[in-house]
Amino acid sequence: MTTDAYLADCRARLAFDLLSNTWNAVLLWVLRDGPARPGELRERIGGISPKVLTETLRRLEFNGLVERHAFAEAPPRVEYELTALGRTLLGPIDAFGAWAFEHGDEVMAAQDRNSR
Amino acid sequence: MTTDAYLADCRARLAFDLLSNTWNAVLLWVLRDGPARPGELRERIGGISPKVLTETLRRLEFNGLVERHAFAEAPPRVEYELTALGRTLLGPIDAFGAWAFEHGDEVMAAQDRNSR
DNA sequence: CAGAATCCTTTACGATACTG
DNA sequence: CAGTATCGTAAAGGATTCTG
Repeated sequence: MTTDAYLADCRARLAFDLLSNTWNAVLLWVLRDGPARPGELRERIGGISPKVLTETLRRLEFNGLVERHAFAEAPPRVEYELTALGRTLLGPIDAFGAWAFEHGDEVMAAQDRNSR
Repeated sequence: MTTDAYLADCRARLAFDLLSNTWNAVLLWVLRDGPARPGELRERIGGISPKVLTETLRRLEFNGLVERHAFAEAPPRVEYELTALGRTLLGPIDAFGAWAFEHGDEVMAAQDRNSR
């Protein structure tokens, strides 16, 4: 597979787009252990506003990676869960996570070196 | 580019940040086959402006993923090359590319379904 | 509690022209 | 050819408030 062919394939562009924002991968990451409520997600992530959280979850839902479950209760309860398709993304995401665990300090060292 | 202690594992967050923009992953990808000149990169990618190309390469260099080699010639010649650290990122990127080939159509199907 | 509605700031990105 | 300088637009993200 040549570089050109890879880039020409719109599925590859699609894949890059899925990671090309701040929160998509993070959300998938924190949903890995099972369904969770928005408040819980906000707690786990920290620093994400309600608006952006909703936007991101809606985007993931639109792409078929996450499912939204609303329960008719009071107070309202909502849960988000990875779809089967979404779970298949955990593998590649783990690859990044493993890389970060192994090489993260090298990146930070480079940033440090280049800041002086 | 916040790598604060928001997430439990901040190195994972660092990895996500490295890919959370349009061109970082693409640039690393097109550099996988060896050193290349900016003009060549622009050709391979298509649709990236000179300004953004430079910005992205500088960012990758700052993070220690890419090295810049300038030759004292006329006309000027410059080559960019993955560092050893940068090459270690090709594995995870490949994992994601493979995922795209396997599941990309499912994502597009979901988008289609949710557009109606 | 979920999340919609506002308002605001930042920045990513693009187009173009210019310099060494 | 590499890279900078400007200008402009669009989108992302954040803070806050309000409502069912």
